[in-house]
Amino acid sequence: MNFSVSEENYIKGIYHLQQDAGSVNTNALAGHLQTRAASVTDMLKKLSAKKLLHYRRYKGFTLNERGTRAALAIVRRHRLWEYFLVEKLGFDWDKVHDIAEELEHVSGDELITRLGDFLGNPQTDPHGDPIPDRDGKLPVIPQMNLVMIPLNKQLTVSAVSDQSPAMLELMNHYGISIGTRIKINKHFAFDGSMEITVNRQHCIISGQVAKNIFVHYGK
Amino acid sequence: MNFSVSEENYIKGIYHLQQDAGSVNTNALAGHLQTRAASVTDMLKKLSAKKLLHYRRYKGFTLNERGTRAALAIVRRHRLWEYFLVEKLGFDWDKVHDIAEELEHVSGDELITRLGDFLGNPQTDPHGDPIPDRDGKLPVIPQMNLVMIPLNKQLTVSAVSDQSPAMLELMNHYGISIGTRIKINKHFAFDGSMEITVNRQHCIISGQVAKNIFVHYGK
DNA sequence: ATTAATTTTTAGGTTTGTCTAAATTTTATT
DNA sequence: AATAAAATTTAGACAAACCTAAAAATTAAT
Repeated sequence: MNFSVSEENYIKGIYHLQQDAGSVNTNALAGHLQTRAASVTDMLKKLSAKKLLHYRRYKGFTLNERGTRAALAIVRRHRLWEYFLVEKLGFDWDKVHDIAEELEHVSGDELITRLGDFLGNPQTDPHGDPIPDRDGKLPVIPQMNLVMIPLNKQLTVSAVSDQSPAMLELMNHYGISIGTRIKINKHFAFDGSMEITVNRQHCIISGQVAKNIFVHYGK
Repeated sequence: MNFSVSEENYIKGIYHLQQDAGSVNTNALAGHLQTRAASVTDMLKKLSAKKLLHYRRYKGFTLNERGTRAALAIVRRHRLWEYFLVEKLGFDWDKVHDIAEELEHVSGDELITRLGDFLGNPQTDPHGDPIPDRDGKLPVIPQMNLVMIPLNKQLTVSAVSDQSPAMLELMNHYGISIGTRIKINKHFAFDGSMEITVNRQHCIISGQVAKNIFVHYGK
């Protein structure tokens, strides 16, 4: 099945909101897509007619199996392009989202297969988010939140959950990105802040920042 | 200035038709873009209002300076993506046009600057067509038609002017693409066909094929 | 120089995706 | 349970880009 750019944006939006909240409602999706509730209702009818989601008037809606498959294909395209933009074109990881947003709608299975092969079929994008494989299967990347990790272990940053410009600016300042090796030296119970080692340098991060950083052991 | 996908397709279409014919008329553009004359008229009004072309009702039209600059930027994007698809993703050179047609509309100057740098700012795309530089300047690639070349010189194929699938299939069959080294062994006056050497193999090409192949001396 | 043929434009309509404003349904509050 | 608030949907419009069919202008042919 082939979708318009708008349809793809709605499908992807529903997918992401579902991740956080299970089911999605009209207003939330309108907010997420920067459009109006009425427009969402219109599109829901269309996607429902195409049998991509489970929709009952005034109740919420969720992607069905077909819808989820479509969403994962779009997410795959988006994340592969993000990886390309950072690893091959040298973009900063916090600048690639909008461009990938456009590139992801370029269709053609062969393009994405070849792009994946060219990039070495990476498992995660530059933000640490998992990239679905050709069959829409998400790799399971074992990861733990920074706040629950014992001291003095060598860790690798595997994801940053808040991807707002403000957060990404902070990460850049600390020199932390996906793949960066860090070690926790000390917890401060008072405010949840902690001292960590990054690139042999000591620094303090707030509890709020720590909550958004995910890591795994070893390389 | 920022253009819609449709506007860009019209601008590019006019540019290409101008190359062959000097000025462009409504029907020719409609044919080229696979649309109807009435649609062309509509869009011409829009592009004219945006001061991209010189247009007088019932007379033809041509891109003005602004329009040409816009066209060259689009052509640059298209040809850089084609180069990427062939050189990096390993597509056959006769399969990349449609995909590049989509990719060329992804905006963002920085993307194209970085893509150009990543590719080594090539001068020609996989079909041998020149790639405009950042300022819209077209590199001059000295080249001669195969039919006017003396015998027994080492030549390099620099362009193929007919890019129909039929022609490209033929080129693939002969093992000829941009950069292929060839030598002319014999002209046959009767039908303009000629015997050439490609990859140490002798073969015969028709006069019609020869007319569409361009070469330069040396590497 | 008329008439015929071709080309181009206008007029009016369709589709996709959006919007505002009003109506409806659901949820929350008293 | 009745009413207020919030969420959702419907109704009706609009812009972009396309279409068909008819009218107008240009070019070609007799």
